Amino acid sequence: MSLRMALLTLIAGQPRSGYDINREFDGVLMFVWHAKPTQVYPELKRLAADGLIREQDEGPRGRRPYEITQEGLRTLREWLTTTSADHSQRNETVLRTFALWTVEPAEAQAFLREELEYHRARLRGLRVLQKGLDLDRPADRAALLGLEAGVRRLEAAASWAEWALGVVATWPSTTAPEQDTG
Amino acid sequence: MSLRMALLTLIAGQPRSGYDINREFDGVLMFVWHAKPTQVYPELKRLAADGLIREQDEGPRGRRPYEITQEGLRTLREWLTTTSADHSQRNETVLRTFALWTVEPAEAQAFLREELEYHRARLRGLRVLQKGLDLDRPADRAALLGLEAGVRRLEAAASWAEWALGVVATWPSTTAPEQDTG
DNA sequence: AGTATCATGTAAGACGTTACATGATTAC
DNA sequence: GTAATCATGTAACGTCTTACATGATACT
Repeated sequence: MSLRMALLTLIAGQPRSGYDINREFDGVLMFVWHAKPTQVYPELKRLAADGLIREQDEGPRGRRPYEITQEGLRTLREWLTTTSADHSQRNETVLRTFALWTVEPAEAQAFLREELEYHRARLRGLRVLQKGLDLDRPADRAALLGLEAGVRRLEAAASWAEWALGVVATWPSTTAPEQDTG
Repeated sequence: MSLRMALLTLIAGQPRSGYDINREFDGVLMFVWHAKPTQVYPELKRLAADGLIREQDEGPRGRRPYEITQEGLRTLREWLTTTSADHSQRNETVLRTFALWTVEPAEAQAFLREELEYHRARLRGLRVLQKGLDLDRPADRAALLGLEAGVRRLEAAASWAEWALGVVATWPSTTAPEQDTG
């Protein structure tokens, strides 16, 4: 259900094609929502068939931009005001962290260093995007909040990885043989 | 694929039944990984059939605890050391934030207040769990890092929600009629 | 005796990914 | 002219959720 809402949110902000949306899912929105092109295109057709978005005139290179309809906007508002957010998440970095005691401290540190670099790089990207917003546009004012959530999360993740590197440095080697379990 | 790894991670830490795992997914691990009982039970059967975990003696009330095998531990280590974490995420709170300009500021604030309360409540829960860890156990040492990641993320989310409430207070009402799009 | 919790499952359908396919335009 | 990028899709398969089903034990 929320893929529909993600598409409506993007198209409500400004008219976009499937291709535009796929680029957003690979970039800015990677920490918010994501979907593959093969899921996006059929869903856009369905949204158009349901009257929540409307195809604009075909652009260059077979480009098909969509704009939101009144009913689409109404649906988006209803979702926001009458339902609660689902807070369950899947975060592979933290999942791997829970299993980190099974590998050598050196390997655990390699993993944490990789995460640290990743989060730092993303952080720089988000800050650039945030500066490019036009705060006279209502959709960009909301995007400022969304990107700020990303910035703060990435800062937290980076400082966590730094802290964790220090902690893992104090772990003993896992060379002690386990009891026979296999 | 990662559900398998989540189950292996939990069972590697200590023997657990499907019921135990479901409780973790509803509690501590909600911000890490989650799955419904209907997905967990069949996956445990498959892991056992593949020799990565092994059923222990049946406990009270038809309880079936599993323990990890040598091959399961080897598989877990290989996953950690030879593959990279997938960083794509789905976060409904931030998704909704990007659409927040479509509703009245008062409604946006109600949403942010709800998020703030939610994150604060969860934070208290995680801190209690963190204090209950036994740092002589390797699995608990890794769990300390995992829970700390959660604590820092929740702190970041709560302080973001507070900041966002202040920003939204400066937004003008959305009563201005939009151009005819439907 | 009745309710809550413990404990495990099956079947159908919705959602998401991987593999494959096609053609137009732009840059070198 | 050839490679990269733009742009949209279909089919098969795997993952996840919803609805439904069952029975044992503990608490009041």
